Amino acid sequence: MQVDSWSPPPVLLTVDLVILTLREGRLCVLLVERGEEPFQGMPALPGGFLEHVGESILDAAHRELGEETALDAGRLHLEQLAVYGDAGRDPRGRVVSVAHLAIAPGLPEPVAGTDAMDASWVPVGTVLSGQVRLAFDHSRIVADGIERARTKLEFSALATAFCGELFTITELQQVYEAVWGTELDTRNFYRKVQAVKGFIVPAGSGSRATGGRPARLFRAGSRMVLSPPLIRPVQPMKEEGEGE
Amino acid sequence: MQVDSWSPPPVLLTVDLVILTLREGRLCVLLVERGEEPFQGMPALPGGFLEHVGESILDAAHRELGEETALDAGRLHLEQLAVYGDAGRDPRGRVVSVAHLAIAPGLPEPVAGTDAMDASWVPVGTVLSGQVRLAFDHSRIVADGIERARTKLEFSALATAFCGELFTITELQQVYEAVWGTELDTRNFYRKVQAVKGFIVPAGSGSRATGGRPARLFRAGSRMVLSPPLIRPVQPMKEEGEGE
DNA sequence: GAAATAGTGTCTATTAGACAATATCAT
DNA sequence: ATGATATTGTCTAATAGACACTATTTC
Repeated sequence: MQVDSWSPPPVLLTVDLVILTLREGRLCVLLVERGEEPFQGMPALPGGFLEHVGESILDAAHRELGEETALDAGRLHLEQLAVYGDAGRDPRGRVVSVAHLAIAPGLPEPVAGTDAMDASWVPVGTVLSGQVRLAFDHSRIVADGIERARTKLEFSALATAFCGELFTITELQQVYEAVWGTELDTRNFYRKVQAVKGFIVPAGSGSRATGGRPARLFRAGSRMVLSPPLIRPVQPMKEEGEGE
Repeated sequence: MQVDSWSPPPVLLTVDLVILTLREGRLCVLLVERGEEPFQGMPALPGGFLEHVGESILDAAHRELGEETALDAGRLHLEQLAVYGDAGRDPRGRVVSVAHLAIAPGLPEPVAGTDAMDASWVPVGTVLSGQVRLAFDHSRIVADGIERARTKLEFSALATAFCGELFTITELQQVYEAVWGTELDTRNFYRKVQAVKGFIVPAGSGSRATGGRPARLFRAGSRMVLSPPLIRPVQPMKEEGEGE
């Protein structure tokens, strides 16, 4: 199977971003309108090709993230999601996309003044339900990214990435409720998050008024792995009789 | 930032496999000895370049898996692990590797008669401890793969992939113990695995004698997600005092 | 019978969830 | 005071872990 003169087919590598944030209590994903073929005019994930030989994939992801969010990309959560490389996913040829998941605290406007003028925050429900169709296989990538976020909320401190540097426990709860699409008991949530040592730590002095008793402020702790985890409430499922 | 004449730098795509199995109660990974430069003579993960334009990444992984294990690749567990694409990881140029995690039931001999003559099963401890150095960044990939397997054992039915089609609960327990590197209470394990509906289902008639009371046989059920999960025992950690 | 492995039962400390009660603010 | 939100406390059912016990085989 080894041929001396054979050389492997090169591919083009892109980096795509599933950037999630909370806006008005809803989980939203950042989409851009494609300015060129293929799929011109359709919504798509922000992303692009590697800029030069030698640019690392992570660097490229950071670069794109900075371009789209106009935030200090260093402070945002960014992780690799998966690779999408089926032949035929891109009509231009063999294009392999390394998808990333990014989490941002609620950003004021649908992206300020950067490259992506046509960017907008879209509630994830409209993508998951198929109500909005995305270019390429980006609908699937979004679904995978959301599922990843939902799972990581259980076992990691990812939720704090949706919040600003300082946040209240109620705000943190809203993150969980929005991402999971469930309601949680405020009082039990309170105890649970504080029972995980190093998840959130009191931010000394501050407090935040909201019309009732002012809430204490916290910041993210150093622990990334939650133990015990915050298990996502499950709609109880029927037993699965499986024949003998 | 858009230049019309600009075109993205192509990269070479490889598929690498972390193939795990159990041999004599120990978790082992399949390594091959590199026959050519770079890193000639060093152990490395099995893998290779895409064979032709149009071959999907998953297909390539299946192909490599079949070549190395000489088993019906369709029955083996195979999933994408991560992408490793740092510049400089491969002296031949810009080579991006899509690493996969594969799980195989205990294979008789260090690989029968296929491409990989120099393949051998190596206990993971020798890799994790740095005792054996691998080519490229493969040591890190192995570590990532093992960590993935350890985590997935908790929340998915992955453990059954280490077993043959029929297995006893004790065999399943040995999978958990080997992968996690812990000891588990046989009796509690018994109840727990059977409490997860659809994880394992009785295989009707059979039983297996081992010198004591014959064990009943089970096969993998259809449920892939374990709820409740089998939480890996943790060495209790100290509280993490963090500022104010 | 003894030795070995498989499988069941039971007890207890811990935990998760429901929800009552109290605290602290704005008006 | 009233309304609103934050925070603490308590009760209870379910669970996880420890471990005694019974069952079924080989020798």
